[in-house]
Amino acid sequence: MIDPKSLRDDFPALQQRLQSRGEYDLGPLRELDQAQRTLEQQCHQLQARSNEIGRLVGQKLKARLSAQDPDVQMLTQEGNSLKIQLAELEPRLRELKGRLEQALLMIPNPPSPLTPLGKDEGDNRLCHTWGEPRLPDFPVLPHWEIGESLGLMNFTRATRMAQSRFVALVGAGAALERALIQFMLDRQTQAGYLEVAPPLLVNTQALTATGQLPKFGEESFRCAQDDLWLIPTAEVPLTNLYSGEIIPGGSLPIYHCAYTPCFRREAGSYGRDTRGLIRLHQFNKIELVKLVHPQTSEAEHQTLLGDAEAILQALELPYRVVELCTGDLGFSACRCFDLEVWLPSAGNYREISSCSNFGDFQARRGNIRFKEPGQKGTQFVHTLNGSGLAVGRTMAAILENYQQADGRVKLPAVLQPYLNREFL
RNA sequence: GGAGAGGUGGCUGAGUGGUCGAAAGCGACAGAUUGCUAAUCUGUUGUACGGUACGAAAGGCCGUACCGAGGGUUCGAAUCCCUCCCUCUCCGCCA
Repeated sequence: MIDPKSLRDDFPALQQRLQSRGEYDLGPLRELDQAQRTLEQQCHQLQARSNEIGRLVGQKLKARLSAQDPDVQMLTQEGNSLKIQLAELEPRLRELKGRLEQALLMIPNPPSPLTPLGKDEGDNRLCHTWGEPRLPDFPVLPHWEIGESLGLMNFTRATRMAQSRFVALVGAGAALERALIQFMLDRQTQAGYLEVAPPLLVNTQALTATGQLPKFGEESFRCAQDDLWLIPTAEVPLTNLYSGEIIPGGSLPIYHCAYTPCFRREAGSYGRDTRGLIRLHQFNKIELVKLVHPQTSEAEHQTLLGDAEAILQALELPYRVVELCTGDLGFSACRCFDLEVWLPSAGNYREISSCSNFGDFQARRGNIRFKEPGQKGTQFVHTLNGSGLAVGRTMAAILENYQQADGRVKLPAVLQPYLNREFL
């Protein structure tokens, strides 16, 4: 959520930063904020007098005046008239407040000044590449063909019991997934992230805090009967671990990692990536989340990116880093780097991790604050997160990059100890 | 699912209609003091929003809201009434 004060103090700058994402007219919002505050002041004044009357009546009754005393009568009458006025104003105030709140929740995060300006994907900035894209001299198979021919995965049966965009991993396929999870968690906990096994179902408030709601409800699976949602990413439970809390300043920064399945409805992506592990309704991911002091969030973002990159490097998978431009930025992010892994069958790079800085955007929505020791007041933390990494896409990248002329797949050296074998 | 208990400030816990934002204790912070790894004494100690003829500023002052959430009764609600949520205990079921 944006700072409502910036609507008043910093309006032109705010408007301009938001417009770098696309079209946003904040004018109506500013008027709403103005109207709300005027009305609120009116109510406060009436309430103040009403409180005073309450106090006076109390004093008089204590001084053994009877309730029928003219003084008391006059006060209670005034109190009654105030009550009538408030009964009219308060519902209007509540309504305005609700509308303002809803409108604020729909405003995306203004991009960081560091984010390159641009309209869409085409304007993203290539930061650097790592490793040499492989193009073997034998016919390259897509990972789902490799996977099915080696008996690692089965799409037909998974689809029969569930829906399209589901997979059942089998035998060494399931073991490889598990090994990757273990490997990634080992690395990230060594890098200083405290592992959490969070709830996979969360409430509406949690999804609102991280920004998936109210705008993107159709992207998540909802259990209507209990008003709970399947998490689309562990970002949601990890960030919400501290919602509503005031963290002692000395406890920052906080680093968490988690392995969780993620669930996405993929509404609106019909026909895209219909085969393979790239776009499933259920997939596994290791997520990294940081809660940090605002002054350090830029530096923390870079090290977070490095922690995600380290996994690809350890697996010796070629990749590149792309910084998203203002027009391509996710709703909640103010700055974002994507890691894209080389996929030989596509002859292209494919997103495997997204490392975002959210500034105080999520912290405001989730009310996550910290208090500097010795200082008055509280501040919102900055939140960051990144995939470290998406497991299914990593598996796809391994199968394709490590396929051999004889149809087998050689395992990356760091994974061999986890699976006790060299080839799949 | 059945029966019961309960949700108060960082924590424990008092408070059943009238200056209660809330006693007390603990903790924390600041100062004082004692020759001893700590004790004692004193003081301070929630959050948010708004206003401001104060202040260079930090801040001060004024107001409003918050005792699980939302309604209601009343001149006045932590306290009474209604609805909802959550937690705990016992029983049942169950990985």
